[in-house]
Amino acid sequence: MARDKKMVTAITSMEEDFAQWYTDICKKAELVEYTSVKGCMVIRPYGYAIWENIQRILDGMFKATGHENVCMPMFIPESLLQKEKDHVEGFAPEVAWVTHGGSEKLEDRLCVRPTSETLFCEHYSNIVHSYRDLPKLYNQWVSVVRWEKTTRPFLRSREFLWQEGHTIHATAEEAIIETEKMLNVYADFCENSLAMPVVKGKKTESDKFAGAVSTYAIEALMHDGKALQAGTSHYFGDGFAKAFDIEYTDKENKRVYPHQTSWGVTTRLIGAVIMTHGDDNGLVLPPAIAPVQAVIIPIAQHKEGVLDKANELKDRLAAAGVRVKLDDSENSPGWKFAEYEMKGVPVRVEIGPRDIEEGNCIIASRWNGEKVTVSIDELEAAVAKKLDEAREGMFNKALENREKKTYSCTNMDEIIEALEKNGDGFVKALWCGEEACEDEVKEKTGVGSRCIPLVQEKIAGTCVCCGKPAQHMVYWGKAY
RNA sequence: CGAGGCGUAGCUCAGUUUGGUAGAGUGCUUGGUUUGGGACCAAGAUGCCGCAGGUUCGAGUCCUGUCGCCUCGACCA
Repeated sequence: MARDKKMVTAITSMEEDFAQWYTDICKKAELVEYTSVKGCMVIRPYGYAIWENIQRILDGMFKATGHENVCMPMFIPESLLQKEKDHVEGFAPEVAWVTHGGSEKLEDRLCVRPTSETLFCEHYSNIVHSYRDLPKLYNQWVSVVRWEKTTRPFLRSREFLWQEGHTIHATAEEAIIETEKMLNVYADFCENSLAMPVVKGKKTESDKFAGAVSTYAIEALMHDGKALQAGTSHYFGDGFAKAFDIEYTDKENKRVYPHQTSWGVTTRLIGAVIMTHGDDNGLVLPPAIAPVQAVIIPIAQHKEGVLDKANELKDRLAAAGVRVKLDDSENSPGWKFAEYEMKGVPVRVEIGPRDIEEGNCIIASRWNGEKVTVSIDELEAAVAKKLDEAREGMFNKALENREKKTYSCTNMDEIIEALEKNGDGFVKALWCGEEACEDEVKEKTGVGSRCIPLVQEKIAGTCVCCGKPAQHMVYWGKAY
């Protein structure tokens, strides 16, 4: 039975103010707390548990594709950062510097890593000598610092947690395969574990990572119609190798440059989950990353046998591999319902005297609000079924929202009209490949190029802006 | 970094116009009654009024500066 009444007044509604709604969820679901340093937030236990689940699943996927974890230092000497021209130009505006060690001024000041390409390159130049040393498939889970001007929890903070994969290969072909493989790993993770549909694509020249030959990204559409880059994978060619003097001897005894990649996802994924699945009652978590997958709420818990039965249900679900919590606090059942809805717990199990007498319990699903009565005997199977349904239902709901907000357009007026009429969303339109047109589209319609999707569609034959023959179909949108 | 808004109890906010004993709701603590959608009664604790200067007999209130947060732009994972 779907609820038609809004039970929680504690957060701002999505329609009223989406940005405020987002901030409210971050605070009220106890994901983050602000600190005295702008853009640096405390990720609280509940928020961090989500990140740990993301980490665990992704790390397994990285290991399964042959990667090893390493850990680089957090400081980069300025002289090292300077070695690759595009790279330093891209990141210089947003790096934080360490200028003093104790009371002494540093000769070569140290940048707090905004990303670690340069450190990996320096390291590779020391350990890669022969084709037998290749490939190196490395990853690290660390935090990085980028001195952003505008900050928001998870979406853009000055320090954020991420993983950065850095690989080095004998050939360009091998590196390109790696770049695409990791993009697919990210897309699979988002769709299967986060229940979040993504568009896989390539960034335009102007939108590439600083120093990359090509940048791939997965783009997701949030509930308010704005696009969010959820992950990136870069192919570097041999540019970094040349800048950092990484050479190896190949089978023909020739000195050649290896080819590199890097790829990353961040705690921004948590922001993506909030804005993809959340509703006016709070967070809605996909079961795979939910710290608590099922919460048991005893009703009239002071009555004989209720808590014993609730504990029994908890033990059975835990034994079945469900992350389960029993809330036997003194709060009223209604308070608990609202609390765990705010926190996005996928499944709620209600157990009270009436149920015990009948041999039943009630299972409520967070994502669609449905309540069903099931026999206690079938508890494990019923909960497992509801968790499966949640992933699938959430994915389909998000996909439906994205399709509803995706507009195919053949000229500028159509773009403006579609956005005005239907609100923000993805615009699919053809592009000639000229940066001038890319800029003009953004200036005139407000949407920038998000990516050139790997799966191309024939919409028209000419550029949406200049009318010349088109090269690519592009997804455009307003970005977070 | 530009434009606007806001900083007072854990939270949401009133009080600032016109300077004169620091307020409400909610939450918290204790006791009791309740318990199938944010329960009720009673008693209690809680404040460098963002920070630093200044004006004044006296500043939450006026002046200057500064820091932070939110919104909208530009830049970005």
